[in-house]
Amino acid sequence: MPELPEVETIRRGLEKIIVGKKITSIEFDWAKSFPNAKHDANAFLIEATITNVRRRAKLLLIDLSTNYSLVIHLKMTGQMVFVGDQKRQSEDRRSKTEEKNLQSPVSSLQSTEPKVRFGAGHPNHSLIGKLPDKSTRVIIDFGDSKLFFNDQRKFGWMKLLPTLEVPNIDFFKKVGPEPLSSSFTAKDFILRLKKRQKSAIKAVLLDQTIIAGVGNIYADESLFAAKIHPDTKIINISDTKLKNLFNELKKVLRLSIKLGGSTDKNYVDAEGKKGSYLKFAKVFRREKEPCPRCKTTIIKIRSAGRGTHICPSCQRLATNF
DNA sequence: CACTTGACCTGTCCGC
DNA sequence: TGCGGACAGGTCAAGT
Repeated sequence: MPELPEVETIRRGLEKIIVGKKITSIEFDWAKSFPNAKHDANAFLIEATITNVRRRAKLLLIDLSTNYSLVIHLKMTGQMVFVGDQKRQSEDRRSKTEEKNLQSPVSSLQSTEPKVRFGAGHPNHSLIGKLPDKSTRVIIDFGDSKLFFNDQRKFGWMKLLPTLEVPNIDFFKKVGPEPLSSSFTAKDFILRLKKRQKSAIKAVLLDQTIIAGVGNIYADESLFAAKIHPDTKIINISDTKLKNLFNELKKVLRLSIKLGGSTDKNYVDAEGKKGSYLKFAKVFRREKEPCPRCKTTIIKIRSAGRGTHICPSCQRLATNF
């Protein structure tokens, strides 16, 4: 479920915590989670220092001093969780004289208690217990701290690629523009949507080759805000409504980033904390509740093959505008 | 070519 | 209480 705001939240967290750290070892338990680890890990991962953390669409990119990058897709249940002492790390970075950690290497099976934790009941209390747990697929060890790639459903993956080749992977060659980029205008948005005139609007919003980063949650929320039924064909939506949808989509994405993303079940940020956007969601997972605009009961339907939440009064299926 | 469905997985929830 | 089946939803591949 990590969509653009969730991946961006993780990116911001990791940027603060792991840039400047040196990888001492890597472990992984599930080959499909890290398909090319064996091949390249020793040469380009071990002893590499993290130089940058980027995001494109729903993918996370961790750049390394070896001119390789870790490309990570969290798919539905992936998590990137840092465990260790953050403060000491940033001090180390500032001093630049990288102190060699001479402590004995921590056993991979030894559980590590997250340092950043909130008590149960706190709105942002951690979902994470001791790590590793049975969803842990990859452990990136920095000697004095660790980064865990957890993925309950094993759909996610991590690949090691030369940084210069990252833009050439199939996904990046096809993926559409970033919706929050300042150079992406309402005009661009409308033109891209109109490439799929006969398709339902929700299917188009979810199509990563049209726009990057939108998934089920923000498709439902933005369509509700713009009062468009998800099954409406693009050809039947006026430019004014599409422009409005563009603005509402950006609003929803920005608000969610501000709130640390949406946690339904699995999503947590780089410190293991939940996001709180869903508390403010108007329709997503709110079937049987009253519409905040007109009090009509929100219903759950199926659109573009996904569970879809709408207000049947505010979002009527238009056959023409 | 456009669109839908199935596969990839595991955990949870519902009904019997 | 146990068990089967539906469901969750990002992306690619296969099918209609």
